[in-house]
Amino acid sequence: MDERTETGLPRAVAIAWGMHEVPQRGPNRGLSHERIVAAAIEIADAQGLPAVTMQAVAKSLGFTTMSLYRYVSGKDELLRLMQDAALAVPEEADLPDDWRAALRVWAGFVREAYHDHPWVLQMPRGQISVLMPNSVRMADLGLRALRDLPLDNEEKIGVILVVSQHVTSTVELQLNLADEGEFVMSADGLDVLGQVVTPERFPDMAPVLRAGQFLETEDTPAREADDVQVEYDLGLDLIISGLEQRIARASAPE
Amino acid sequence: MDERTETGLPRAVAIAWGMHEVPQRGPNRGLSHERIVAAAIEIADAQGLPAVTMQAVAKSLGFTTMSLYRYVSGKDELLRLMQDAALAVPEEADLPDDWRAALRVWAGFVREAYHDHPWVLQMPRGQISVLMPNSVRMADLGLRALRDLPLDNEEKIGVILVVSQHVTSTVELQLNLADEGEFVMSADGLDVLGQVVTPERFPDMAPVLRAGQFLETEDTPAREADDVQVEYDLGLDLIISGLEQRIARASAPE
DNA sequence: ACCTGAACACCGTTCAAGT
DNA sequence: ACCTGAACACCGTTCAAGT
Repeated sequence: MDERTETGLPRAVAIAWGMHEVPQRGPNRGLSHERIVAAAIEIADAQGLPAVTMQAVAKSLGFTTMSLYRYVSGKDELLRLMQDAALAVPEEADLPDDWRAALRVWAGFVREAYHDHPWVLQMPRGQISVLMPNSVRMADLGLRALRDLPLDNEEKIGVILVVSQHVTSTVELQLNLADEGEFVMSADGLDVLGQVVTPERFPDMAPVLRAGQFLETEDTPAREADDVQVEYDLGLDLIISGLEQRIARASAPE
Repeated sequence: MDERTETGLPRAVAIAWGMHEVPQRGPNRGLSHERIVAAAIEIADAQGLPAVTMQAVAKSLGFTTMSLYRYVSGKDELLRLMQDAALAVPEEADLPDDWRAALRVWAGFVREAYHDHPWVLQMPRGQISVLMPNSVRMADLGLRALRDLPLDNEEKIGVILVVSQHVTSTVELQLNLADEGEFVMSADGLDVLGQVVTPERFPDMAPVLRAGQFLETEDTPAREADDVQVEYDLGLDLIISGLEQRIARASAPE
């Protein structure tokens, strides 16, 4: 489905790595992949993903819409490039020696990246390529955190995958809550909701909703955004302690 | 940003619960929220998310595009309804008594749902409302699996969140691999990639890539789709064993 | 009350033409 | 080689009009 270069690499991958030959002879009026992607990210940061149109990007650069097509095969490719560029990670990052601490620091990098560019969460993630530069960088750093653990590579990849997805889901939840927290539900609303979310149909969830854990009503205060921190820590704790167990078992079998 | 009913509930929530008064007097030519959403889902299943346009949905139902707007405030709302409807879960599902087994069964439900409707993964998830019917149902079932554990509700919510996100990330990975597996990378391609993904810059990731763990080349066989099963199990194992630890610690403190 | 037809603004993309 | 202008197909949405 995707455009590919002669090497078999997806075009976006080649571009992101700077491997796409830009002839560099002739008029070159100053447009480039980097500038286009940067402009697009700036728009997304400021006005959200829907504001990123080919026309808006071109205009912000002072060029016509069509000039972009010399650098980018289409909007999909631009989005792909934005997605990876947004997930920048400090290339020369130091990680603590203890793998638990290192994994937490790494998780923090991931969190920060999504936090800086929340619109990435709104993009189709079905297309994230494991071959894009920042994905590779992130993965490399994650593997480094786990370097001394007695796990094979596949397991390590699995771990950093689990961790990174946990982080993104937490950021996502945070944004959701901030979003839904924008409206205050009236007593009416809570009532109406209570009529469908009954303890009979939802014995376990009804009490939670009724407790207003997730809802801002006229009576209960808003759930603090920092509350998500609890879930963030919980997930990380579970994974790390699960990992400790696994290692203990492996090094002292039976 | 969202449209709300007088009760303060988002419109999509009210509709999904069937709480939106459909006057039901007069000509009623047979259109309904349910039919519209079902038609849209059918299109997404068959032709992918981009094929879901207001015109395509209307046409497949034999109505004009504009007729949809009597039921749905716009495309966003339709997408929201599709998203929730796609995550259907057996309402009368039985869960094993053992919480570990129950959690695994529950994870399987989530997995199945995404597997049946992979396009949900391509939708902005920043908008998933915790108030939508199937979200509530899923959460209820998840909480039921954990019912007997000595955790408070917030922790339990955290756990099912972590688990469900792990599952979706696994399905996502599976789809990514299937996608990237569509192209065979030439020896050239691997070479070119090797020039940027060097052991110097990516000491931990370069060997993994070189091992071709994620890539189908002319030499190495494709990574089996079922291979993702390893990551699926790993994550679930980690979480469950982390949970066991936490419980053991809680019931026998110090 | 429910649906239609015409119309509008906007967006992604093409193609041939300019310098 | 790099960019532009005109044009096209398509999409979401509005509004007034039909039954």
